Amino acid sequence: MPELPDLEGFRTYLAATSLHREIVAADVRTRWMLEGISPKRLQRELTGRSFESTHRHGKWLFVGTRPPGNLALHFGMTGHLEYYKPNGGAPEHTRMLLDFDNGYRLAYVCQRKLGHLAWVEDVERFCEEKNLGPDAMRVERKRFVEDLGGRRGRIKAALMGQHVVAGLGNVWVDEALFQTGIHPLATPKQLDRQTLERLYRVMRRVLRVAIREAVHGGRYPSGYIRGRRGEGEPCPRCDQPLERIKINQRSTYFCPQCQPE
DNA sequence: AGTACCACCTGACGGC
DNA sequence: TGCCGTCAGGTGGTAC
Repeated sequence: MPELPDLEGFRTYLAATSLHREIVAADVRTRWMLEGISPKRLQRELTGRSFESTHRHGKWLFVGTRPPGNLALHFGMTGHLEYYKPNGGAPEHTRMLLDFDNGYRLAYVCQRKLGHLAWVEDVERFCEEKNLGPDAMRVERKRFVEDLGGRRGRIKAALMGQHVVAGLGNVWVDEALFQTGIHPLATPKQLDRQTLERLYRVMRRVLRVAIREAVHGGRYPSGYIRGRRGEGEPCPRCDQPLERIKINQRSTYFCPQCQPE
């Protein structure tokens, strides 16, 4: 379930493996995961170029090229990258395959075709058109508190949408709310400024921890509910059974004791 | 400006 | 064995 931390993992992975090498062949094997470009044209754009830089905004990864351009990758729910020395076929569910001039390959794998690929000239404009808010790790506290405070719906729905901040998904919204002690059905209006500021700090701390895990491997702190997504699992803080409800059709786990309404 | 519901897609799992 | 419903969950469209 790629959310912001996983994307940060993909970004560093690509940066560590695939920069400054000419792309000698591009094989785009899907048509309708592409946004505004045909497979043929994307292949033509990529072939002969090299990746030079990486940038992440929310759950989008942008790879800057020479000559200038950007490959934009979204990973849906099941996407990832695989860099490898070919000795036969490509990984199962490979949707795009790039051959570099050193004999290595980069595969964009996406089992459920919920990801997207695009060719982007202007990254900032692309994010604006998608209505993406500031990245959750770069948003300023003031803006976060004000934008979130102005929402009328449930706080979980507001954080799940990518408009207030971009990058949070189902799992890390639940974690941030749990660690802050906020009930997922609460409305931002019910929360005072201090609580929203606390949520801001906790969200960033949680994401930092998750990024460390996604990039370097490691474990989540034992106090996290991340690994306990199951109804009735004990709360890591108070041992009460966790509850599951649906918010915007999404399974939401929380502790009724630690996150009172 | 919200929410509900549906769709995209694939695979795992439980019930019968 | 196999058929069926449900779930996983990011995103976008439509109807209310």
